[in-house]
Amino acid sequence: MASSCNMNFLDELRRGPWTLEEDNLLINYITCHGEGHWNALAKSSGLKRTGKSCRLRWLNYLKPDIKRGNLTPQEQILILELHSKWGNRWSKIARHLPGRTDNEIKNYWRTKVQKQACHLKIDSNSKRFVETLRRFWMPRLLEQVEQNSSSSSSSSSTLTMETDQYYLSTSPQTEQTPIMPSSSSSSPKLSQTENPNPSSSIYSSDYIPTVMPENSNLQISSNGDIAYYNPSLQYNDCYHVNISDLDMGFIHLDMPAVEAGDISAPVFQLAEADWMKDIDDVGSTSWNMDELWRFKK
DNA sequence: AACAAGTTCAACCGCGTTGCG
DNA sequence: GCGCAACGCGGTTGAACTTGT
Repeated sequence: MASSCNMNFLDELRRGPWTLEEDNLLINYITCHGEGHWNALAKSSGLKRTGKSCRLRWLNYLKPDIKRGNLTPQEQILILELHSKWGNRWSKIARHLPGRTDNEIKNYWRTKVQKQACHLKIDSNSKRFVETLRRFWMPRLLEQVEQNSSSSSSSSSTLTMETDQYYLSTSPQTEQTPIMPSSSSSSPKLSQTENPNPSSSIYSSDYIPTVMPENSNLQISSNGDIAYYNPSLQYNDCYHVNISDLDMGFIHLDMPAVEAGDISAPVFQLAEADWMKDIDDVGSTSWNMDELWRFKK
C-alpha cells in the first residue's frame, strides 16, 4: 500500500522548468518551516518535485541572498585565482563569492574560460593555461576594475578575505588599509617585503591571493594599484603591484618548467601569438572580457 | 523575415559522503 | 560494522535565447 502511494508520488513528479506557482509554494513553505529535510519538504509542501529538485531550485535561484546578473571583474579575478588554487571545487569557490552559486560559477567557467582554453588549444587545467590567465586576463580584469572605480569617484573595490572567506564590498578608501606607495624605480613595480613565503614570489604560481594568509584583504584601488594586506600584521606584510605593469601583459612570469605531457612551449607561444594577433586585428588595446570572447569567434 | 548556428544557464543525473538506526 | 536514506557536489543536458547569414 505504502509502496503504491510512493509509486503514485513518483508517477506524478514534475520535471523541467519551475512555474511561478511552484516557486511561491516553495518559498512559502521554507519561510514557515525553514530549509533542509528536502524529501520531507517536497512531499508535505504539495510540490510534485523531488527533494533534490526543491533543494536545487532554492539554493540556485530562490534564496533571498542570491545575486543575479553578470559577474563583476573582481568576482572573475577571484574565480580565476581560486580555481587555480582548488580546481573544480565549485561549491568551495562559491563560498567565497557571497550571493553566487556553485552552478553559476561552474557555468561561467565552462562557457567563458574553458571555451577560451579550447580556442587556444591549451588544457584548461594545465599550468600553462593558469599562467595565460595571469598574463592576459588578470590585467584586463584589473583594468576594468580600475576603470569602474575611477568612474565611481573615491570609492575602491575591495576583496576581503576573513577567516578563509572572501567578501566583496565597495567602501570608502579611507576606511581601508592604506595601499603601499609604488616602488618607482624598479621594474616591475613590485614591493614585497618580508615575504612570508620566501620561496615564492608574486610572479610565480603563488600569485597574490594564493599566498594570501587568512585574514587578509585584496584591495584594488582607484589609482590602479592592487595590494593585499593582512590586518593582523603590519604594513610591511603588504604586497603591492602597479597595474600599469600588469596592463601590458608583458609582466615577467617564472613560467613553470614544462612537464611531461604538457603542451610544448613553441605550440603555446604560437597560440599566444595568434591570440594577440586577433586583438591587433580588432585594433583595440582596451578590450574587455566580452570583447575577448568575440575576438576568438 | 526566416532559418541556422552559437551561447547561456536552469535543471537533471550519478556518485561520493555523511549521519543514523 | 552494515545498510539505508538524505544530502551535497561536480558533470552533463537541453530548452530558451541571441546572434549571424
